[in-house]
Amino acid sequence: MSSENHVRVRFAPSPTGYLHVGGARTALFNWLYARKMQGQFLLRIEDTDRERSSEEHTQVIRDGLAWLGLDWDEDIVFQGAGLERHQDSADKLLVDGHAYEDDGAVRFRMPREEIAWDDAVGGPISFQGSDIQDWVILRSDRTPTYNFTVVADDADMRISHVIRGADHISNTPKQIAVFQALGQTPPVFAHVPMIHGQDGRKLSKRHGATAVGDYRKLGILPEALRNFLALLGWNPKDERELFFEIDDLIQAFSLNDVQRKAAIFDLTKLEWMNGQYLSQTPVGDLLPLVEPEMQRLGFDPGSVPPDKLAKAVDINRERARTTQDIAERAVIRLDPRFIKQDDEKAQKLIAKDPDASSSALQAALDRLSGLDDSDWKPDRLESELRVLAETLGVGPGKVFQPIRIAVTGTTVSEGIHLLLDVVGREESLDRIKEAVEKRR
RNA sequence: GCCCCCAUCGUCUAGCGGUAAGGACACCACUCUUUCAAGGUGGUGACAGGGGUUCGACUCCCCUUGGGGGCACCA
Repeated sequence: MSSENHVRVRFAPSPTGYLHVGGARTALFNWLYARKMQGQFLLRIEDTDRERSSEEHTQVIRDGLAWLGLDWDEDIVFQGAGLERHQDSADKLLVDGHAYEDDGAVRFRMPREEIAWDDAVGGPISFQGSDIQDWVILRSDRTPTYNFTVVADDADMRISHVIRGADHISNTPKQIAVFQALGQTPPVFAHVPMIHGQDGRKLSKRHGATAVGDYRKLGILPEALRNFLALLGWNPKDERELFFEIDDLIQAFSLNDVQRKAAIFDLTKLEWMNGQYLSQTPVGDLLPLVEPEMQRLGFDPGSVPPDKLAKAVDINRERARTTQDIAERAVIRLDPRFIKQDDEKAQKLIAKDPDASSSALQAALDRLSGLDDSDWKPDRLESELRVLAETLGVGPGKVFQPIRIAVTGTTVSEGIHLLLDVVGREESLDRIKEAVEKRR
């Protein structure tokens, strides 16, 4: 790879053992930019506190990024590994007069003049050096502090772009001053705004789901979360919102178009977007995601024939917003134990006219019992049921809705003929029979 | 307290001196349909306030207000 025009960006999550969506979005922006510029996306773990630096602390981060489809180049760099190098640079600053000893620690001497930079997101930003106190770069135990190590490492790794959260804006003048003292040109800085919760405050654990893993558990597809996160604080300047092809997103991305204002995380829109992705995803790809959800609900996907399982998943794909939704609906169709018992709308509907609904059910039962397995096909079922409604002299809904409730326990489903087809002849008849008896 | 950043529908946003202020989510209505959802159509809904600059400000400047972030021998 050529070394000119070579963009290197880095991502430096704290080893908190949890990947916040804000951090994930920052990583995504880094990644999109690096991929677009055909540079490198480098992962660095900031672990000056070496007690906490370990493989397991980075595992959640690796998993989360990999799940989102963000791959990094080169091995992960651990900040703690550079201890001696950091100490050497600090000593050099001491010799050069850019730093001085204070109570056994080494303090950096801030220049008094203005320190300014042109932020790739925020535009021109400036601080007065005189407003910033001299700060410790080496503690009295000779361990370096964060603001110093990042600079030393950025310089060492020849980082060209630092894309990070806006909470680092006020660290930037300190870091620029160190770059200058070290005789290095500072990288391009890009500060992306924070993500806030519904109450407009920093998105934190009390807002519920904040970790990438939480959304995974909620049944969100990684592609959907990635798409959503990309659009939170950035937009492609045209009216596209759905980027099913990651390359389109990479091509469209630009730091200039990143918002300067914090954005509020809107779960509803994420779910909508997830629904869009769900209906684009072939059943085959969905099954591995839905099956674990079914297991969590207490259903063994292996207990039914694969084609039946696939059908139950597929039929709900376009209606659902999360893979959890799909699992919940599919399981109702595959196992009578999951028929909804407490659906309010369903209860009300029956209560409105119990006699009519049980006689409709009885009539349906009589008529459908007459069909054998080979007749149990969507088309045939539909015509049978329509004819039935006609003979009874009632609107089709009067017949279909009680059946739907008998079979699923809810008032919501695919077309009734499709539903009966998925559930199958024997099971459907059983469920209707059961309902008839229960209401007697 | 000091420093920095920000400010268009409820939310995500377009706008870069002259627009009926556009789109998306959500919401409402209608439509489709046997129901629900999805889909389609339409609708409600915003430039924080005050001063300038200008023939003309959402757009530029200043102030106020509001929000956020930062001021460690944390990262």
